[in-house]
Amino acid sequence: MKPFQKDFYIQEDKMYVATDCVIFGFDEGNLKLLIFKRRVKPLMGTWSLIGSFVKLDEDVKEAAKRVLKEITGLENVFMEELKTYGTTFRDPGYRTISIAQYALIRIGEYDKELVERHGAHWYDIEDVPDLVLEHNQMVKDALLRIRRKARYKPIGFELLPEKFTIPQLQKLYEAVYHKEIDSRNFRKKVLSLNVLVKLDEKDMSTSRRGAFLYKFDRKKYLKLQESGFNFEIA
Amino acid sequence: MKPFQKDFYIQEDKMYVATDCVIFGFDEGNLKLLIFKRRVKPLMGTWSLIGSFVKLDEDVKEAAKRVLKEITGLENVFMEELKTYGTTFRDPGYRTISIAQYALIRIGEYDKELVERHGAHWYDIEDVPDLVLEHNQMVKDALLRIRRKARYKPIGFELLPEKFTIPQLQKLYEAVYHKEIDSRNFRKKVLSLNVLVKLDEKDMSTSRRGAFLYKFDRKKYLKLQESGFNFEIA
DNA sequence: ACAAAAGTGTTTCTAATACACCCATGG
DNA sequence: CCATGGGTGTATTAGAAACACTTTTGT
Repeated sequence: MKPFQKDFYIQEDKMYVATDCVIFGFDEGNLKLLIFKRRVKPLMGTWSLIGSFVKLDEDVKEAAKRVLKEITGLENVFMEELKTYGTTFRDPGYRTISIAQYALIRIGEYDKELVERHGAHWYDIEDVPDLVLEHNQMVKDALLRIRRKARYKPIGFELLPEKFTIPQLQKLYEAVYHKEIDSRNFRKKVLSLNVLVKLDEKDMSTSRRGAFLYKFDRKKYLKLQESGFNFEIA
Repeated sequence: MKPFQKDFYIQEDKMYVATDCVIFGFDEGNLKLLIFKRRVKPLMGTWSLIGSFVKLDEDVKEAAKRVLKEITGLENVFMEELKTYGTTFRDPGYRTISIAQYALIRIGEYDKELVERHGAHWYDIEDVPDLVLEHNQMVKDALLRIRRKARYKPIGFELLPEKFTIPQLQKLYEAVYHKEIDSRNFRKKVLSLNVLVKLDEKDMSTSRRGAFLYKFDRKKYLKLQESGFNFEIA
């Protein structure tokens, strides 16, 4: 394949561009990270984020989504660029610039069989082992990013199932910010934003009484944004 | 030069990595952008951000600082990665991923002669012409970024001279957020943060009475950060 | 003496925080 | 009937926003 007729920049240096993905999940009150064993030389076999080289005729995000689907079976996942990591000799294999992404997935929905087959594992975020290159830094940076971002964008909902309870949502925020939140104030604030729809169903799995399920209403949220209102939780 | 002994990834695709810099300045109450005429084919001669290809043995930020110095004479400038722009066929010259940066410079300090010699110009931010590739998008994104960032980091001071007055600072925030701010509330808030040092000097250039000059105290700011306090202006 | 920008205080209102009890249910 | 997590209301406090006049000084 020859996507470009002519190379206008032939006197400049070419290098590899890769993308690595910090994949977050949320389960049983804990933030989790999906990592796997590196499949290419050098450093083959060490723990690593999921990543890939970017092909000449492929967008960076496309590449990231490709590997994410390959390993989890998931498509249409929330994913956003974090930043690039590409100091000169970071990668002993050759000059490679990695564009890190972070993704938020609903941990109940991924393809377990696929994940296992690729040697991938979910790790508690507090508990991540040493990763290849500066992937630990990427994780750290990604966590800071979602902490900041979750204050003004409703990204938390990307980690929960479609239907969730208020206590679940609270546990998520508690895990992200690593601190306890007063449940009365939390509920008050979340509901006052008016972006949740209460359903007639209850989740009976965590208490005898059951907790009402809610859905995030994207349309209401967009209206809220338009009106200049400031979305802010926790 | 041959910075790498061996290329482990030879079966993958190599491409160009560039960096473009959204350079902001602040003058006479207006946010300004430094742009210049593109010096390489294709699209030579069209308005463009200042940028460069990244060399094999050069960090991305290094490359950005190199061109910034080349054109403005400035070093030690505030610069931060914005995000990457690298869709497949965005650059007709060849597949190129650009890592956009934004820089904040003190507009009084750059080397005017150098800037002119490179055909660079300061444009009012409201008034930027059509730029090459998706550089207009980069400018837009950078502006959004500094708007968000200025709420919790003291980046505004990077755009002002070492010594500045409160009214000047206010005008800067007014330009960034494009709205008027009540001067009493602004002054109260800024001073309550306790990161400014009042000097014994006055700036007499804008009024008969003169306005006291202040300096931003980075040490006080760091202490503020440590104490978990939330820096927030405007 | 006046024009023009710098500087100063108080009141009002809104939103964050702190805090304790009742509810519903399955076992 | 009781243990467990779900759900509700109020008082206090802190900070944001609104608002108008006095000061200084070169001309």
